[in-house]
Amino acid sequence: MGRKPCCDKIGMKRGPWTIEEDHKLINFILNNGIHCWRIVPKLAGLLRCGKSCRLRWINYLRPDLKRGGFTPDDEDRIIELHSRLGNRWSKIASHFPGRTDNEIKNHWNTKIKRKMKLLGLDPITHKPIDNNTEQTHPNQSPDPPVNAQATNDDHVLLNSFESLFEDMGMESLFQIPETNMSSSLASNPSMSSVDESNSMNISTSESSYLPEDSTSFEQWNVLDMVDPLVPWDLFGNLQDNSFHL
DNA sequence: AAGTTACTCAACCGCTATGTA
DNA sequence: TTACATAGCGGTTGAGTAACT
Repeated sequence: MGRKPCCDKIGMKRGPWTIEEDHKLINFILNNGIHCWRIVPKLAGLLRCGKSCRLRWINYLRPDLKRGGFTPDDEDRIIELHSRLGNRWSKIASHFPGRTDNEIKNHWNTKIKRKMKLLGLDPITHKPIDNNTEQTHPNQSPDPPVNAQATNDDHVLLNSFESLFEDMGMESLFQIPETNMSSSLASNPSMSSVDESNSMNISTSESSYLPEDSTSFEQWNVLDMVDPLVPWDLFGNLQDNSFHL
């Protein structure tokens, strides 16, 4: 009995992730899937704790992530879901394929909350605030529309991913036309069991947000095509001897 | 151009739920 | 049954950047 703690803080790197770290994590997960976050940083050669790796993958590196702003329809839906579910961001995020709970939470706190206040609505109760000073013109929108913006960061990251795949000799995989992330996950039990609420199912219609002129993230279905370099089964024997922290 | 303020969002912290020895 | 590890969640922070003076 008695497992080792997930990580200690000594010697662990913190703060923003570098491209190199992203490459290591992506490379490792593409080849091995996700089985146990605790040992991911060790095997991937990262000075991060497993928790940090998990967060980075889920919130930023996951191939099915939908980037860019929320549409007014999305915002309406978030408000409606929030009125029913409260601050259960993961539940709300499960209604938005490709969106993370963190992303929705941030959007709520920075945009929607403010809009609701300007419209005289209490963001907690969703009921009108009895305060005329907070009323504003219904058509007034404090924030410019930000939907469907593909950021430069996306392209920078995408380019770096392409470089990585080229380094791995996988550039030809970018030409695979069929996209079905769910099938790729079905073939990889360790991936499909990671987080059902953040299902990595992605349909072609759902991927329509992707810029036409770039290599889209949906081509990450290479997950299905990569031969594992190191099967997870092999890690089981190593765990007790090699991963004490 | 420089300084200040406001805003965004990635990342961290701490907690709970669940699984396991 | 108990104690502990791990995954996941929600709240919060702070670095980076945009907007403003």
